[in-house]
Amino acid sequence: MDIQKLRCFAALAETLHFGQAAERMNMTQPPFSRQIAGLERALGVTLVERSSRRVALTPAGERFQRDARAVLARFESACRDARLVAEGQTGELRLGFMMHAAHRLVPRMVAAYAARRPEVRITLAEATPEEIEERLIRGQLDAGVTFAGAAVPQLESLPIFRDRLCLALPPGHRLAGRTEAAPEDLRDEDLIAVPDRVSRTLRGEISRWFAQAGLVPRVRFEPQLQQTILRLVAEGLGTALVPASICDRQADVATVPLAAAPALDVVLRTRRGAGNPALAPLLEIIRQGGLTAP
Amino acid sequence: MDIQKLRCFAALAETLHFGQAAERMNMTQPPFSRQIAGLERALGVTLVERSSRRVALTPAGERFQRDARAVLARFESACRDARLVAEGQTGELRLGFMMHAAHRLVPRMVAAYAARRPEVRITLAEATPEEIEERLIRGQLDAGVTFAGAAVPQLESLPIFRDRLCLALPPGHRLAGRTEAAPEDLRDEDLIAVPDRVSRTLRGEISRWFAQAGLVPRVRFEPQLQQTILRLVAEGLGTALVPASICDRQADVATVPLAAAPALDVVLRTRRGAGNPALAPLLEIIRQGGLTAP
DNA sequence: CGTTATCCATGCAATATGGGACTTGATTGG
DNA sequence: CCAATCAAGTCCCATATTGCATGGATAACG
Repeated sequence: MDIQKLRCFAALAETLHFGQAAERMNMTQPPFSRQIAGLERALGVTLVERSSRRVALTPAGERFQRDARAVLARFESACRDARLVAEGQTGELRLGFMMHAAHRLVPRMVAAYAARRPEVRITLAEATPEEIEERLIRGQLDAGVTFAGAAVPQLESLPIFRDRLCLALPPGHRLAGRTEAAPEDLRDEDLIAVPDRVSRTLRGEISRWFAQAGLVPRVRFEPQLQQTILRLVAEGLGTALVPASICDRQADVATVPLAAAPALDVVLRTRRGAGNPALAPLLEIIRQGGLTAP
Repeated sequence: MDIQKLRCFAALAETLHFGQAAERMNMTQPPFSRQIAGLERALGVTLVERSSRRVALTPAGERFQRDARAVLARFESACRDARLVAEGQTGELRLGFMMHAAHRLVPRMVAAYAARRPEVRITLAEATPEEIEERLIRGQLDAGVTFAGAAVPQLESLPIFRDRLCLALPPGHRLAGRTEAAPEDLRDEDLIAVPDRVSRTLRGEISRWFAQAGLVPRVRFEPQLQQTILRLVAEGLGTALVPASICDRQADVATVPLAAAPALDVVLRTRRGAGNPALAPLLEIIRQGGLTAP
């Protein structure tokens, strides 16, 4: 059963004339007649009453005309949409990101992307770097904004910008106003930091920074979100090492640069090779830069 | 482009395995692979990522899977419905009828029909016999309940029952209570009758009945509906010759049989040959009789 | 009333498409 | 390193589709 038969029938139902309908289908009349006959044979139903002088649809033909139109319309639409998805003009882009990337980076990325691909529906999923990695590998995400992390053969990374850790303090803290802070300065401080399972990279950098002075950070609270950490710091519950990108415009938190500040590369991770075509414009936006400024 | 290709793709999208999908489609794997390849070539889109060890849908394939399912479902449904319409199990039956047949006959016919073909939608159209004839010929009606009328080559008729004209009188009329009335009895009466254009057959029978006594009926009022005629009679505005079938249970109208009462055959007229299959049960109901009793 | 024009169906030969059997090539797991 | 698995490639045949030419029926016209 060929789609062509449906098209032929639709043309015939409109013109009620085999010759004209055949011409519309860019074929000669004999094969056209056989297409109609073949359709009727396949259905086991007479759709058209023909005499040499009159062509009319049977009741079944009337019904089938309406339905065939609908089928054809859906089919054409399905083909068109498949092509659009393949071109990345439409479809879905599933983007995962670390919570604190939602601060400025993700909104800017999404805005720039939506301007280029208004027809692509963007699914945003907040997740920990570990979850992002898992979901990327399982193909549940198309891309993830996360820390660079360990190399995984199935994934590749595109650098977005280099974040640096800084020290966040309550406004009246004794270290506030210092031009730089070293590990020893924080020897007796209660720290607030994300737990290791939420971001191994971030927590690892914090530990390493203290380790260079032979110290072990004394972590008192372990919330999951950087935003929460800043709120706790503002309330005087402790100090924290946080990505500098999240500290701007926090009126009730003082920040101090770190000596030998650890760098954290924020990257877009994607599955190697497996390409959602809708991803391309996002990669291009990142390569063009402009997402670094706070 | 063959529907079969869509079915193959749907099967592949479910199993993600060429061999198993081919088996489900009752074919061997090589031609199945070609069907998929042909579909992709026709669309110009890669729908499936294949390696010898992994089969996965591309984003376009995911999208096309959903759409192809919908297309297939609609297509199957269209085929099924066309067959059902052809069998008369579903579809539409367009029935025209003379106004006064709505009194008892049409409701009974429709009830009996609906019991046999609950899935057929019945369109009822009140119309004059003349309109019924026109619409039947133009194929706008499938059947019409009307008077026998003149033979028309395109139409055929199935008798439903034989109606007889009777005299309708106001209750206190001088002729009320007579066992029979003759044309001479109505020599000086004002008559109420449908105009010729509404029913040539009925008006003709009335004229002929008077003519057999050399009289010409003096028609005073010409409403279009028999019901209206009875109302006018009841109010004492005249007398009328009306089909007996319409006079039962009219408390405020007296009826008197006519001498040599003209017979009016009420028939179901249909287009010759051109068969809405949904019509068959209606013909059968009429052939079985049981629609004659008042 | 015969002729002509129109229109759908059919016969025929060339071509295209679809399906099966077998084989190849690549990848994975033992 | 070998065996197993799986998709693609090759070859062949059956069927379907197409264009061209023709036939048969019907309505319009002279």
